[in-house]
Order: sequence, then C-alpha cells, then structure tokens
Amino acid sequence: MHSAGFLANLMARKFAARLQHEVRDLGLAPAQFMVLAEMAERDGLTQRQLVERLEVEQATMANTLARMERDGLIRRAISDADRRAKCIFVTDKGRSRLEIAFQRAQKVNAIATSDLTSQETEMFVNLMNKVIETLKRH
Amino acid sequence: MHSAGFLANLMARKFAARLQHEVRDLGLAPAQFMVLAEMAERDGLTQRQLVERLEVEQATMANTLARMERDGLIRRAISDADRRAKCIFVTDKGRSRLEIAFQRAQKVNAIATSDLTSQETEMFVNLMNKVIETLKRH
DNA sequence: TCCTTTTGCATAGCGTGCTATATAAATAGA
DNA sequence: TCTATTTATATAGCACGCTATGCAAAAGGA
Repeated sequence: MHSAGFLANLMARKFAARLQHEVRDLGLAPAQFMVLAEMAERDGLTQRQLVERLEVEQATMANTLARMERDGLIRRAISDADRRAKCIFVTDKGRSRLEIAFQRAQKVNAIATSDLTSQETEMFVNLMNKVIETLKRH
Repeated sequence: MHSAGFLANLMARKFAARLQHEVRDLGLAPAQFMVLAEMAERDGLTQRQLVERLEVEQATMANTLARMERDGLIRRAISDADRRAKCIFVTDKGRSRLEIAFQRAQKVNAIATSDLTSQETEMFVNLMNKVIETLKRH
C-alpha cells in the first residue's frame, strides 16, 4: 500500500480540491481564504506575523498577498512604527466573502471526518499535530 | 487550534520539504521520485496508467513526465498497440537514482512517525485512508 | 557618529497541482 | 464505409509552495 507521505500529500490535495470547489463562487482560492480567516481574529497584522501564524515562507505569503490585493480582498499600508513593514487590512469585499467562506470551510472539515467517530477525529488531529511537530524538529 | 484541513496541508508540506531535502543531491524532485517508485514495480506503463496509480490529473502527469524526460530520468516511446499512447521507461540514470531515493523516502516516513507507537502509526494511516475515501465520495 | 548586521518585503525562477482546451488516434454506430 | 464519440496526450494559464537574491529600513556596536 501507499506510504504515510504519499497519503499525506493525497489527503491535502483532496482537502484543497474540496475547499476550492466550495469557495470558488466567492472568488477565493484556498490560501487566500486561510489569510482572511487568520485576519478575522486580528486585523492589521504585518506580513511577517501572517508568515508565522500560517507557517509558510515569506516569499509565498508575499505572492499570496499580492494576488489578494490585486483582487481587492485586502489593502496594505506602510506601518507607522516601522517603515519597512506593511500592515494588512481586510477590505469590505474581503470581509463579505469571509463569513460565507468560513462556514463552507467548516463544512469541508465536517464532511472529511464524517465517517470517523468523534474519538477518531480527535485522534486524527492529534496524530497529525504530533507528526508535524516531529518533522519540524528534524 | 487549527482545522483538519489546515493540518493536512501543513503536514503534506512538511513531508515534501523533508523528502526534497533528502533526495536533492540525487537531482530528484518529490513528484519525480513518486513516478520512478511506481515504475520500479512495473516499467513501460503509459501516462494514463501512471495517472490512475498516482491519482493526479493527466495534465499534471504530462508536465512531470516532460521534466523527467528533459532530465534524462525516463524516455517515452509510442506504443505499438495504440499510436496515441506513450510508454514510459526508466533510463539507467533514473534507475540508479531510484534505489537510493527509495531508502531515503522510507527514512522520511520512519522519522515522521518516530514519536508514534506502532499502533498509532497504523491508526494514522488508516484514518488518512478513511478521510481520503470520504472526500473522494463527496 | 559611522559601519555592520539584522529585519521586512519584493522579485526571479522553478516544481507541482489544478481546470480548460486542442489535437490526433481509436472506437462505435449508422 | 463514414461520421460521431471516446480516449491519450499536449498545452495554456493560473495558484501556491519553495529557495535564492536584492533592497531599504532598523538596530546595534565601535
């Protein structure tokens, strides 16, 4: 059968495909949704802070934010405290998409684990966290 | 905390990063390794067969194979039975890389699950398979 | 103060994934 | 047989992940 690494890759693609299908009509791509969702908790973060929270490389985030700004989902303003840094703000358009997208993302997660018991789902999340931590350390 | 979908994505990236780090000196990218590993079991498959076995879209496979041919890892020959189809063969260069890469990939999987008991690892794989199947059905 | 290092972001270049579309060969149906 | 459909591959165009690099601002040290 397939290795854990193969399955991890396939599963992530299936999750992404499903999420993309759900938020497609909102004009949102998966990574864009993640950024919006993160900023729902706290607006005005810098790119650096988003990089730390979403655990992607700085260049990846810069490109994603550039696409989001192009699409009018966010705006960027040079920080008063540090003229290198840019604070990211969700636009009204971004906010209007976010709430619907958030519900649909929850639906995707619910669907994905719908054949698991609640104990299995908890175990599933715990095991993924454990594997992620282990891979980070090596 | 993070959702299952977020964790699935992060975990897959950590697996890929680790694999890439391991096979980098062999001039192999992760997807290229997957193709070689599949053909280790059976050489001369068509692109279509590889698409089914590795569960990626046809266009994705076509591009990956084009890069592998460019890098001299495989060669493609028009099938005798069907002049539309192209049979894929591993070159000597590809085969020489494969064996080492295979061991290193096993190492990555071993590292990733090194903080799990054997029961947990089995559970982990089973849960991923279950979630994948569920997502495929919806 | 001046110089070095660090930090925040942008850009270039690439691999891998996707959808949509094109093209040619094989197959099926009339 | 002749046409219509299906099948195998290729290509265009995009999102998103990465590494490597460059640049400007901030911070630190002499």
